[in-house]
Amino acid sequence: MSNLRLRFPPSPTGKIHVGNIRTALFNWIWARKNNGDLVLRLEDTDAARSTREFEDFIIKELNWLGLDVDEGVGVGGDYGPYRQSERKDIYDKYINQLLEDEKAYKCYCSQVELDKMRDEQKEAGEIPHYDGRCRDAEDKDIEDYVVRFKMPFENEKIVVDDLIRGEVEFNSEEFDDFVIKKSDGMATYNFAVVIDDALMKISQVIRGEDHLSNTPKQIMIYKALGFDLPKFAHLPLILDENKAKLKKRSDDDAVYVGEFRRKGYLPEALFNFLALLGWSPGDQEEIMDKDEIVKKFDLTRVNKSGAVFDIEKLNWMNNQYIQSMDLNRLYDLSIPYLIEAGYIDSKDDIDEERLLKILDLTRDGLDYLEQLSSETELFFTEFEFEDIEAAKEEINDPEVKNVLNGLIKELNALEDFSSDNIKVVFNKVRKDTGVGGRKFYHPLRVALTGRSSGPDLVSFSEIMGKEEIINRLNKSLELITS
RNA sequence: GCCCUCAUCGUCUAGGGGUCUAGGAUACCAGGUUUUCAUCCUGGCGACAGGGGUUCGAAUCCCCUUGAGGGUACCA
Repeated sequence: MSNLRLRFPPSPTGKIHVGNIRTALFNWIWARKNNGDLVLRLEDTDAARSTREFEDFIIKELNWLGLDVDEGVGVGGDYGPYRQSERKDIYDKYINQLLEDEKAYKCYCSQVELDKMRDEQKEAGEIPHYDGRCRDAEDKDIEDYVVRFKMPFENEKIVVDDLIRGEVEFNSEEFDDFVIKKSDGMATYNFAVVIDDALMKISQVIRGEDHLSNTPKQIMIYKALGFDLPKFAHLPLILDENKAKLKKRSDDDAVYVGEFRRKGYLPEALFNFLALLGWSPGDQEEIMDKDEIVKKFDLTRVNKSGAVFDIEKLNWMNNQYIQSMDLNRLYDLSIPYLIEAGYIDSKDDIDEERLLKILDLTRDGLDYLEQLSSETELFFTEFEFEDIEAAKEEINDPEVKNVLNGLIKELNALEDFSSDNIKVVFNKVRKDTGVGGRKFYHPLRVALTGRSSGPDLVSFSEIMGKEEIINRLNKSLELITS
């Protein structure tokens, strides 16, 4: 029985993006692989920006990707509460302890005073930092104060022992007396995260590299309180196309998990893709399901350098999943997109057999399900020529005319309008007219669909039915006789 | 500014001193699949940031430079 305990602690101050959820994903994989527990904790100490709505988003996306948690918000557990906003008393207890031990102190400096201090330091060519002026201040009877953590006078080496990066050294003198309790009474992130991880018995802290530089501060708190240190693992960041860290509250919708869900990316494809961002199994396999990934995953094989999120490759991967997925599942998933496109009114208003054929025929051209709108348009809208002049030019040719007339005659004679039979007819007419290859198919495509590109014409014809196909052939012929 | 991290094809990556004239994937290009586009198949283009060491030998180890990213908040 393993006692590995991991956590995913998002802050509900924005929609969750692929960078955040990749951290959740690695934690989840590692937890599952080692039979450990994954805790979901909400870091909502930023009262001004945290909302319940964002909280719901996070849980929704986690569920969608299949990242179930063992403990925490929405699940419960023995180490709650799991929202930092509900743990204020706990933080206060430890802050008071530090205050009593004189490892922390109240600071009455105003924002104005702090700004002034930093400006002066900059002008004097110094590094801006809090100078500790309130360290020995008398306790004042005013509520407007913050609590600062006392960094040691003597420089001390602080070593972060990182599972991915090895030992990373810092000097304590590089840090000033940082705030652990804000003037609104709430603990700051760097303090709360330590208390929670320690009290929740988290054994490994797997998080983004953006937290690496703050880890020494947290280690100082662990030590001041006598807590055992967890193991750390700092993951490489996922970068945007400009190679910058993905931001919460980004202007670019494209990075949000909800946006991928909405556009019709499959959760298993996004899971697969994200797992490969910063990790590689070392073999040549790329398409892997969750079980395989869990089986092959190892924290020691995680990369150190940041990875650009490449939508092109995700598209390819999602397409692979769409091509190989169960057709009935594709059917179910496609309904909302077809309704959205206005092709069907409701779930009940469908020729099931026909739709299955359409989906099977068009699925290989789909990067994501939202493209169903354009990929299946042909089957749901009135026949019309995309470019009537170009169509005329294409069809106005004696040989093409022969082909179309021949097809009308032969197709009319078909009793069973199946793709096999249609194929036979196509071949026969090609032979009879002596028109083959693209000279045969391209004008025919225009004649049947009004467009110059689209799905396989044999299957297309079967789906559209005899009457419609004959109609279209006639219409196309009229185009050049009128 | 200071601190930390990182550095292989455009992108994701394999590679951990000789098997590397650097492998795979994606993207792109070309040809093929007696059907344009697409799918699929085959082939092609394309990288060890630079400079010093160490070594018989370095993409691999060390140092410097450069570049990129992160942190340095009463955000998380």
